[in-house]
Amino acid sequence: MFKQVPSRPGLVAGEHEVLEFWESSQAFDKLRAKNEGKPRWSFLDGPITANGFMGVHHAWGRTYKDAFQRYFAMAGHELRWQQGFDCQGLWVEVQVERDLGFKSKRDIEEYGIEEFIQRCKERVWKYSAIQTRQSIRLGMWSDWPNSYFTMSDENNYTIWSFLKRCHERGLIYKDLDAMPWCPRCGTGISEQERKEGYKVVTDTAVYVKFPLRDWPAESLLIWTTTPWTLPANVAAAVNPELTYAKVKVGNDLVWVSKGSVAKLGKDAEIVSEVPGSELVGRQYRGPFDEIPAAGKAVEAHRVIAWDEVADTEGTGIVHIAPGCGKEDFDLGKKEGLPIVVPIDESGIYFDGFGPLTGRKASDVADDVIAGLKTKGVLFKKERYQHDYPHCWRCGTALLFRAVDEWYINMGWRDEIKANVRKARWIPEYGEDLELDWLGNMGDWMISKKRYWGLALPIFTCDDRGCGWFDVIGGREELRDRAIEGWEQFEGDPDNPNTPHRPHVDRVKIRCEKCDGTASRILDVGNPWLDAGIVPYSTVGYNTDRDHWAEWVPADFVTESFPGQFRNWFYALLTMSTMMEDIPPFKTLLGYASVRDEKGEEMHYSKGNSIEFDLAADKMSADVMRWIYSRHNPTQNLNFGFGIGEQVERKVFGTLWNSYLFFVNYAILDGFDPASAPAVPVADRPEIDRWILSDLQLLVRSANTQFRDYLIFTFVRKAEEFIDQLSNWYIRRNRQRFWDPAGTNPVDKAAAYHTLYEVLTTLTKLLAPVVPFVTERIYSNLRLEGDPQSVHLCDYPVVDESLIDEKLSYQMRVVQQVASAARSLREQAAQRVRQPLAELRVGAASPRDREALEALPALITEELNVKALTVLPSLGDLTSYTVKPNFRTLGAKYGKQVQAVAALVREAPPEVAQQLGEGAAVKLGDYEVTPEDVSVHTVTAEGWAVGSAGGIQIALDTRLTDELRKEGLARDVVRHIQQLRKDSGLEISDRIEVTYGTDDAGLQEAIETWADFIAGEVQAQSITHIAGGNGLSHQVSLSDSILRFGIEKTARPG
RNA sequence: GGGGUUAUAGCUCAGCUGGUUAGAGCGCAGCACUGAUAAUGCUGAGGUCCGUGGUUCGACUCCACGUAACCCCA
Repeated sequence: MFKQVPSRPGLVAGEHEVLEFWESSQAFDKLRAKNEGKPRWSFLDGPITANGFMGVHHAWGRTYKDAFQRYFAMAGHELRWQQGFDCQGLWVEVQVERDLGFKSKRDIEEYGIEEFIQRCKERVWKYSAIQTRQSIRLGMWSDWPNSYFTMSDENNYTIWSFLKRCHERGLIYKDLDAMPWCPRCGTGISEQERKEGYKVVTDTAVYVKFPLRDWPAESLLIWTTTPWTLPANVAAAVNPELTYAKVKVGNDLVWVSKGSVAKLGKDAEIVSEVPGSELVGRQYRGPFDEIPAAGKAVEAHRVIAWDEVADTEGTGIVHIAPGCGKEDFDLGKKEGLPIVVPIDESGIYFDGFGPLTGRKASDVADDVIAGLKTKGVLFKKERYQHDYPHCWRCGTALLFRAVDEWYINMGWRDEIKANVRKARWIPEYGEDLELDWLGNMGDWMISKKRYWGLALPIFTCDDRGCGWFDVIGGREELRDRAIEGWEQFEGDPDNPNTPHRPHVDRVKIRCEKCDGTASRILDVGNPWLDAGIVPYSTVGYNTDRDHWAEWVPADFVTESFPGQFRNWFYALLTMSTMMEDIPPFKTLLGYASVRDEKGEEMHYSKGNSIEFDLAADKMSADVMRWIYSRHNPTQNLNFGFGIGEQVERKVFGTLWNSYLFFVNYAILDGFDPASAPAVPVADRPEIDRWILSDLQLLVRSANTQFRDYLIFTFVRKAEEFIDQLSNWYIRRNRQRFWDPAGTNPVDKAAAYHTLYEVLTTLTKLLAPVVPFVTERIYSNLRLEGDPQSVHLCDYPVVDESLIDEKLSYQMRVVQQVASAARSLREQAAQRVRQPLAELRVGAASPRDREALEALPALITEELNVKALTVLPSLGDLTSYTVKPNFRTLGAKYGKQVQAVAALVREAPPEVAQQLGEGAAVKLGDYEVTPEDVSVHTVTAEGWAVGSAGGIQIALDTRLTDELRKEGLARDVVRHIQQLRKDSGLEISDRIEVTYGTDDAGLQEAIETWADFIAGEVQAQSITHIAGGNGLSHQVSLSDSILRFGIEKTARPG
């Protein structure tokens, strides 16, 4: 019938077996076939960046993705089962450059863009394959051969159509942007990269005079550490809140902030003071106004207000060159200043910069300073040490440059916001975060001067003066409008080139303004465009609109919160709003970050990150999945092997042992669920109906929470259930399964059926969360005719008729009393093996009395007491004090509750006695029932007295001779059992026992209880040998010594 | 400066729609139970539930203000 089960779960090895089983049985394909044509449930996968191995943080989201997909599949839905890979972008380029040992864009150009793109594609293929293998290892089911790649033609062309729609609404434009720039690599540096490359360096800082136009004797004094930017100066900024001083130093009259005066030397003398706001608007002459490139800047030179200007560094007057700094650029934009861009990609001055033209910006500092001196505007110079950003790759000092970039005007953000509000965000504050981002963000910069990415379909007239540009919406349009280069782009028509650089760059179209030739801008696209289009590109928007409409908006997406509000979520919402003005998803579940076990961020450099493969091989995928699933997604998750061991022990060990117990005894007993006599649930004992009722509550919770997309409460309830199953249901029912004499076959069948039902249902309930271990348990428990895999079963649906809230309540009461009584034993120093005469319970509430009377055996057996007496009160054993129960009183009396409560507290002893014994009383004008109070007790002689949840319990601690003997007999049993176990005997082995002792009392106890002992330890004989010399084992029992030994006998025929 | 999240035991976290006696796990100390269990149970120590005010008969829970930490934007 059932196969023998190893005593330890061996999770990792078991998972590999299950993977082979899924493969060989084609279980996934069968699941798809089973659900074809059923109601659709649409999941949209956020693409994983195919640029490395998976980390354990990826496994969190992928656990959710898989668990929800599996749930909805088991619950009878058709799914798309498609996962995706994010392929294009600088992150891939950087790795490929590293592999090839490249240091700059020039290295790439020399290597050849076509080859370089090919290397990027190969890297994506390599890592998407690795990530697929790793995802399968995690237990993910998906249509892997049909995974989507954002570098696909379809994806890229669908983005083109999005961009064209933007352009048709006039939203695409070009503008300058200032960014940190590495002149050696010839590339812009992102903010993130910039943070990595700071170095302390010493530069020459200069104080430069900017003579005021209307007061030529006076100058603004500015200070800068980058003299090379002075030829690009446009304005000077002061803080309108600060006080500025006109200072006489030698022959000079200069303006500085009051806090800077000390820097000008000892003979500096303040002539007058004005607030910074009064300087705003004054015009000045710049130090390089004579060069042609200064152009419009000359007329624009004036003082502007900027509240970021500080008194502590420099002179409190800041030289502003919008072409050479990020802040300067933004400020210039705000003030409408002209922009002077002095240097090219390699940091070399453009034409129009006089003697500087053609020279490297990094080399000219001394010459610029010399020039200033000649012109008489150099006030002083000094060496200055500061933290300055350098290229993180090659270490070159960064410059700032204004470059042409392409943007989408986001003035239509309110349309996107409306779609944000149509979706459900979990947690709810996600909606506010997204709306906040949409409200604050600037226009979307979509261009990047790189190679591996979306070829932006923007074509500009080759005649720079013309200014015409257009956006191409797809491959066909490009073919139709191409005037040259189409053939080179297409390449082999049977195996055409992908729309990437460099091939696509060869296509030219006609300028519709000047009839000239227009070329594609060489920029590639922002990678979030790639990921944002997937609800359109992967679901056949361009090829089968009806199919698309069946799957979009997706029912569900889930990704990590940090960052995605301005990345994937933003791109999805923006693009979907532009395409069809719909939200791309109905529900979004966001989750926080994975931390290490101590709560610190994981970093490779810190050595505390954990690779996915290692975690899977060490703690098993199921344990990982459980850790993720039981966690509140809004909280950061502390992940590590210690937590894994805990979960493995507590959850998987306990579940496995329950399963092991069932199988062991079912094999021993020959129990077959299919042929064993059926026992209607109504005819089964309370404890069976209780566990079945709790099981149904768990079924209800599972379905509710999976459909609500928040499963951690369900998973925690499952933990609780597993604990109750093992440590209460099975523990309290062991003897029902072990009944070799066959005294009560119906009761035994009821127990087996119940445990079987619980295990099979629980297995299905947990299958979406932990697909491996459930598959193993199921495969052994399944019957002829059951589906081959647990994942092909229907998800359990709650059977409300089996839910018995009253029974649940009763069991809670029993467990509470049992727990409190164990505590009394502890206080009375009476170990459980020692039987006691009586447990007396005083429960004022009829409900509680009923509970205890319904389930007395659970208490007497669990606590090893001969009798349980249930009374309304403990009578003489106790005196009462009563306390108000606000929950019931508050409901009954509302505002008067405090008055009633006071009366309860002050109730005289006889009234407390009445309440304690279960009678309702009248206090003042108020009726008070026993339910309205909690009763507390005081102890009595010979009894240990305590309480649990308003129930009084008293344990008779007086030992009689009989009880002592029985206790000793139990001790003997325990020791023999331990020896059996240590000797490696099977449960069913028979033994012969010999013993000896000098203690007449002990011998008498053993003789009195010989039958009992023999039955418990499977002994065929118990023989006394006087003194017991020569017996192998010796233990001390109470005050005497017991020697004993056992011998295995031949198995009975 | 704007927005968001969090604040509960030594650590990590639960705590549903308000009920006066706030829980779990880990860790520490002691004890018990065990022929499914490398499991488990009991006991002990450990809390002004961040602060202040308000609503309420009653606030860890709801509201307002504040403090601190983290995140996003500027």
